[in-house]
Amino acid sequence: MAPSSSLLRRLLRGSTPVSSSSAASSILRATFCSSSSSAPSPTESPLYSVFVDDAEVSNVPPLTTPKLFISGLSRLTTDENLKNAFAPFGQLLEAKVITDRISGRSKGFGFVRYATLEEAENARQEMNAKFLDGWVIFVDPAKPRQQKPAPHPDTDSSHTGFTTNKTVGCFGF
DNA sequence: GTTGAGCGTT
Repeated sequence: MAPSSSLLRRLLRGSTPVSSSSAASSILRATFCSSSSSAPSPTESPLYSVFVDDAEVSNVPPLTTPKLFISGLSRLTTDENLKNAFAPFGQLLEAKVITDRISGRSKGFGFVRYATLEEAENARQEMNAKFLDGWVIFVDPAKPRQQKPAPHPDTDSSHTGFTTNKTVGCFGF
């Protein structure tokens, strides 16, 4: 539900937004102090090296969508600012800050869509927890606005409904 | 006339 960015967001909340960008960025960078001191010797069994550390889900492995959800935007930030901030990271197919049509002002978050996942990953790792317009922005994979129609077009309730239970009672014996 | 949770208009 809530990505790890939420924790940082809460911690960053209540602090003076823009005072010293240099000092704040240092603190943010210190958070990512990960030192993998595991040196797998060739003589050792690689079996144990496989399960190194499943520390957090907030890893940086692969993105699943070129669409990024930018949160933590300043209310002064607009589409152009967001585009300018994510432009040099790849070809932006879409960069828009969501604004309420009622109030007509930014909701504080936006979306950026890159051409490829690589650009999205790059921009994400490069722009995650960075300063934009005096506020720390968080970039995370955006959820599909329009859910996929039917990858599983099961018009059930019409078939016999025989659920073939593949649960073989063979657990090693 | 700003201080903060969250996923957008076509």
